[in-house]
Amino acid sequence: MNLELSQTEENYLKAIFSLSVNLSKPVSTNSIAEKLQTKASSVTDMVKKLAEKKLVDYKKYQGVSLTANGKEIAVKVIRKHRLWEVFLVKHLDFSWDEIHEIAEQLEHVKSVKLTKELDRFLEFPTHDPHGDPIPDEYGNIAHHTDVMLSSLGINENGVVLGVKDSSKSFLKYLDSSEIRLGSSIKVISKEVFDNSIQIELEGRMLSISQQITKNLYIKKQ
Amino acid sequence: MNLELSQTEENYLKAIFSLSVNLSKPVSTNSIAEKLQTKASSVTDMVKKLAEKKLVDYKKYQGVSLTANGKEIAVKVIRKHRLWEVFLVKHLDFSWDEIHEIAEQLEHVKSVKLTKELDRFLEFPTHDPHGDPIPDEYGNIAHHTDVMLSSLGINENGVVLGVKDSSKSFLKYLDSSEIRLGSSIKVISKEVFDNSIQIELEGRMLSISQQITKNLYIKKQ
DNA sequence: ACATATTTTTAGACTTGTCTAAAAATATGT
DNA sequence: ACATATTTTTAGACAAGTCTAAAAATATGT
Repeated sequence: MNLELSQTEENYLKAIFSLSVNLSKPVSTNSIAEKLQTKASSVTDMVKKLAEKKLVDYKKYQGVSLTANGKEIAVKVIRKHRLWEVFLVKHLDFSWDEIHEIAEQLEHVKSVKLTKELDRFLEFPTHDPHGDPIPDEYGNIAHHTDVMLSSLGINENGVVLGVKDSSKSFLKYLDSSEIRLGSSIKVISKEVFDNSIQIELEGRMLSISQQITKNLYIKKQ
Repeated sequence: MNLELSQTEENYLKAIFSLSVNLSKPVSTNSIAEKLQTKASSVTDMVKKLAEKKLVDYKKYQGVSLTANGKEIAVKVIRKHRLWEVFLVKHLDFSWDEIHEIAEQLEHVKSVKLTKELDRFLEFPTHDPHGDPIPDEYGNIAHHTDVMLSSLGINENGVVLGVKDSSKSFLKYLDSSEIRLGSSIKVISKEVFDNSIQIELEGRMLSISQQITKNLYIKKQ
């Protein structure tokens, strides 16, 4: 059995990890298939293979969960992904909506020293350009203590700390509205019928939909 | 037919390119197999596939050569390889004997903007840490105008500009002898029976074998 | 509880890149 | 030139990862 994992295997572990967050139950075959844009039958095959390698626990029809070992690998890949995203934005002039696809490739480069040195070079960043926490070298992840913008009351203030949805279209919308990490927001009023809100952003007034307010992590002030 | 090339396909193109340098004839199946540590039968299969994609010219039993298109791709991969090597040494504290394996992975990351921005970030380097020229964005490669150390006469001076052999063992030998790019060398004497030479290197006397003198690119002074 | 819908797994096939063993073509020596 | 050696190709097989279609298990509604 090959100890080195393929990029595909790493991607499965990452997908299972991210589906497991906020979920105490095992992850379903179908949800993995959807996440990875593949078929459930392919997932079954791969999951059997990962189970043989003791990276996941798997019982037929009962879903999948990561072992300690599998989780460790998933977190390391996520760490690399987020470090590379910081590099791309901080040093190579990429914007936050361009970096995901490239980091998906870079995250599979194998070299312990590379990750360590990249971390040092970037001055040990704690969050990626979308506000997601970067696991430390031992695999510890600071979890979001922030709230969603939608939970702010009228006249409350907050600072944007992250995005929940990091799809290209959402990020581009934020760019065009000049909403970025660190932006200060004050809630002016709320519309009851569609849950949209009026905010004051760096002196400007702005109306934003619930779709937006539910995907912005805010630190209350 | 898939337009995106696999890493394997890119590696074949790179191998054919480097075997073609200093060789006007088509490259043999066997030489490719040896270079890529694979079997001749595997090479035949792949070469047929690359020929279908018009990246190589291939006639049974007559060897392989790159088309203009194939050469362009090979050179782009080499450009990426060498840029990443510069990054690893200049910013991530790697030594020149540690970078090849990592650059072999990084060279396959696909993003035109990434290469362009990396080049700018590194301030448009012209040579990698082994002294090999970095192809420019149009694919032009400055070729070595330097000579081998073995061709220097007694009392002639030179500066080390590159290594021909970039194997780990050779690079480690050079490190331990404190021979690096930019080192000044004066030839003091030559041994006729084994072609070894005595040199003066930064004030120290050193005896080095033909194996070494034939693999160091020197600029005469 | 039981018929129906949904989810998951199995079986068999396909692609990519690899291999071994044997056949075909080319090169070499005297 | 011709027998022999070397190189290259073919044929058939295998592993990884994917797919479709059908079967098996689980979940759901009344």
